[in-house]
Amino acid sequence: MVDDEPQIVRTLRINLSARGYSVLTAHDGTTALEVAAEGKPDVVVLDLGLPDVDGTAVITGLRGWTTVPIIVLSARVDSADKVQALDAGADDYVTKPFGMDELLARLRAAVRRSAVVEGEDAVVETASFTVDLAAKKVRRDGAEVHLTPTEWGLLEILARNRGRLVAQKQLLQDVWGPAYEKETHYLRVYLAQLRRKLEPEPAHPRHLVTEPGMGYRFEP
Amino acid sequence: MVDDEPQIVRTLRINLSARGYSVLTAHDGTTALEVAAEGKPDVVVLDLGLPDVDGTAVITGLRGWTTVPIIVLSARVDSADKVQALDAGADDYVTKPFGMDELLARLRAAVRRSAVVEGEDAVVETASFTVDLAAKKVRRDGAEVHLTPTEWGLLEILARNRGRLVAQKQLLQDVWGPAYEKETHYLRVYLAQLRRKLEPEPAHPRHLVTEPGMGYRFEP
DNA sequence: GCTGCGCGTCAAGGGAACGTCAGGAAGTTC
DNA sequence: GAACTTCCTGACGTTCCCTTGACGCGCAGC
Repeated sequence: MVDDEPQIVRTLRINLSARGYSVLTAHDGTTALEVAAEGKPDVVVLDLGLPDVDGTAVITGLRGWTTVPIIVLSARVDSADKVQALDAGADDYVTKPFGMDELLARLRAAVRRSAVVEGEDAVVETASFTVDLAAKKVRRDGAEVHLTPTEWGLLEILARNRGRLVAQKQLLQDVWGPAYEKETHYLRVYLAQLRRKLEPEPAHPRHLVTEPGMGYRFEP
Repeated sequence: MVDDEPQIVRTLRINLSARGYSVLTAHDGTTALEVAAEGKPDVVVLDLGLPDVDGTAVITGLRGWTTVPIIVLSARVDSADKVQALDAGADDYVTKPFGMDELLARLRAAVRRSAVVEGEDAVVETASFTVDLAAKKVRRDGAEVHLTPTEWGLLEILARNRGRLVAQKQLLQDVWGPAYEKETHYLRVYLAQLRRKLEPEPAHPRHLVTEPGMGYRFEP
């Protein structure tokens, strides 16, 4: 929730919290980008009139690394503003003043849409183990396998991109953060641990495959 | 495009056609569902005020079998209508009268969103092998072919420019870097390797074609 | 015919990337 | 504060890939 007017932030926070959303707030564009990168929100509500940077710049900044739904709030009724924001990558545009129930409906629509994308096959199965993305659990031969947070983070990204090659850089950025994109040694250590826990023959991995020089691939 | 007012349908048809969209129209809810089932549109623009059935019923009917983006048009400004339509499964709600450029921007936003979901099968096929650009995978006779990073880099550029001639200089710059634009020997070595892995008769390439003195061409 | 040029093919060496093991630091739990 | 977990780091052996050179072929120009 990004807005520079405290009372709007407050009203929205109350309404959204009451409905079970957990809300992160920012009052300008710079902190908005930081908070978003930190908190990985499921949906962004963004006021265009921010004190520091232009609202569309925030949209562009977000779109650089995420496809999270962005709902723009704005007092400007000029359609050129709408076009600009939508083409920058916003998903929806609501003009102030707005009804709370309308905003909530648009929020539900935005979340529902992205849930379709993510919610496909929350359970990934292989010949020797299963990964339950929603429950964050891994089973092998019926028994549950315990993974550390880092191990799970790695496995989750690979499982969500099953079949596709995931670049080392992306794995490092998503699990450890942007500053660690060169620490490929971490990947080797943790991939070895995952293989030891999950693969029938850790020395000859069938599901957690290395593509030398490029990255790793999860083969179901 | 579903609307019972002929002039709106006409205006939209002209505007959309001029921008390269192909437009299917219906003037009531029943035919709308038929036309949609028949024509499998990429996005639906739906007026709520239809002569036969309620607009939300059309949304529900569509949502039974498709996740196609639905943009609702309506003269009703009452926010209860918006909430109802959005919760029924609509993706966006535009109030009449609306600016054409705004609607077009919302259309682009809707199409862009769904393109992200579908766009995961960027696959280039030839008679003897297939290249999956997104997964970075190459298959030949059903079996997966392993490529090294350099081989893949080369093939990717050629596949993305399939049918077009790609200059040696461009290949060398894109794969090896600007300093290597004279190392044409690299190209010969790696093209030979790709042909050996992918072509039925490596000595007589059909898909990875040399244009002597100029460059190479990927022929699907 | 001979020579130079561009292209294709093959193989080998060196270096980069990878897998593995183990130990220590930091934080958690009881 | 002891036991435990988790993460990071270093060392070493192995695997894989890029580069490079040598050679053959076809073609055009001298």
